[in-house]
Amino acid sequence: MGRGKIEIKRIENATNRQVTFSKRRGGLLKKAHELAVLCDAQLGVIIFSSSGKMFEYSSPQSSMRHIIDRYQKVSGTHIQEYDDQQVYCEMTRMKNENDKLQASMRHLTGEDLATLTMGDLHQLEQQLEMSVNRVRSRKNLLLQQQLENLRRKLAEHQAAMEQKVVDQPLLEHFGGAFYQDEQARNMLQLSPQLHPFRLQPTQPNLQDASIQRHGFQLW
Amino acid sequence: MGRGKIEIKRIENATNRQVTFSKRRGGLLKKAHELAVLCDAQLGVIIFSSSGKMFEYSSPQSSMRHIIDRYQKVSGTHIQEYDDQQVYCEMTRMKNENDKLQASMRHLTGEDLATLTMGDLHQLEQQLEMSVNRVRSRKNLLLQQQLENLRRKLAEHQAAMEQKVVDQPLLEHFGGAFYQDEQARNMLQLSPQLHPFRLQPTQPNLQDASIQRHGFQLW
DNA sequence: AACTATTTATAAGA
DNA sequence: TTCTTATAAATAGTT
Repeated sequence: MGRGKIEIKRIENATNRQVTFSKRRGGLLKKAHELAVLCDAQLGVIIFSSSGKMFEYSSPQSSMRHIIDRYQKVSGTHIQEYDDQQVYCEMTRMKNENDKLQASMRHLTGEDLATLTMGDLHQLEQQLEMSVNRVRSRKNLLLQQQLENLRRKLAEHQAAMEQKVVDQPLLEHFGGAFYQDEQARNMLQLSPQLHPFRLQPTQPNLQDASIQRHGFQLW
Repeated sequence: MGRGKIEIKRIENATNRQVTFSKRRGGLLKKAHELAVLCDAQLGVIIFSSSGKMFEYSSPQSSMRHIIDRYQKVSGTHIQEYDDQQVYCEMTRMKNENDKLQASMRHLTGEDLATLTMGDLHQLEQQLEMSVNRVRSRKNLLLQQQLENLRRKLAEHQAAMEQKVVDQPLLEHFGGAFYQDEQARNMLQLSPQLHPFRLQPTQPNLQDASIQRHGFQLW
């Protein structure tokens, strides 16, 4: 129910996921309330976001504790300590996965090559060459798009000049779009870009404390 | 959302109330599931109809017991809750870090460039070029070392031949070391290496289930 | 249970 | 984050 249909699977983009969580959490709690009131039902909803924040709803005239107690009576489950063993397993697994990712990353950044064999190095070189090629292709695509943009604007401008032979300043006609095309021109000359590069511009917390604590740094 | 708008208050007609309960219950549980999946949240829903029937939902990978238990720890009905909260925090932090690493990795392998700006691409290209250069340097170093090894062995051999003019088989004198130097010769001719490359030869389970589950794959 | 006219939720974009 | 808006989804009343 939005501008497009979405598949029900984990949203990979973290920002997007957070926004959707916020919206849908509100929707869910509202509907829970409506159900409770309209149908005189007793209900409780507990939500933990992936970042660990908790949200809850419990129907009027009943506390969450009430609902949980009733649940346990009906289902026969009694609260025990949740399985510490399981949690530690999961922790260990994640830590492991993390270590591996970081090691792979160091290889891709050429930081930790001492443990690799000649064969490993050979394949790594090929992978990196492929990556560079992909990046260059993407850059070219962007440049072409920006060029095309420029051409279209120029054509429009010329058409405008022919139609109304009016004394109108160029920049005013082009509006704000001109600046972007200036950028495109500069790109063509391969002037060194000074934008600070972040691997994930949409997730500005890449270099937060937790990562630095693990000694990981890309640049 | 229907033929007419309704006020959110108890539906007096019992039949009507039951029908609406049934419809909206389904809707609520569906939305609960979507929220859990889309946003990677942990959540539980408990519903008692006015006639006393119970319905429940709990997000994948977590039982209602876990959720209730966690709820009680957060809401402060337990004593040893503090440690467990910390554990959850740590888990969440790691999950996050993992997501970021995987995204960075996809950039370094050139798989997910659509979100990057021209400036990002430029810096990424430079990083990759630096990586390739490092890998090549390392390869060269290894080759030189192996060559040096070869030279030294040959010199030793000649010295041995001059000292004891004995009829001793060549291979026996060199022992197992010879095979290694054969490899070095092949390297010099840049024959294609067919060793299956692993980013972490010391941790052969790089591509284990836990990583594949996250949809991550390097090659 | 089905069917729809409407209302509501929300995805994407600003 | 908050607002807007086009669309998808839910559902109230009906058959």
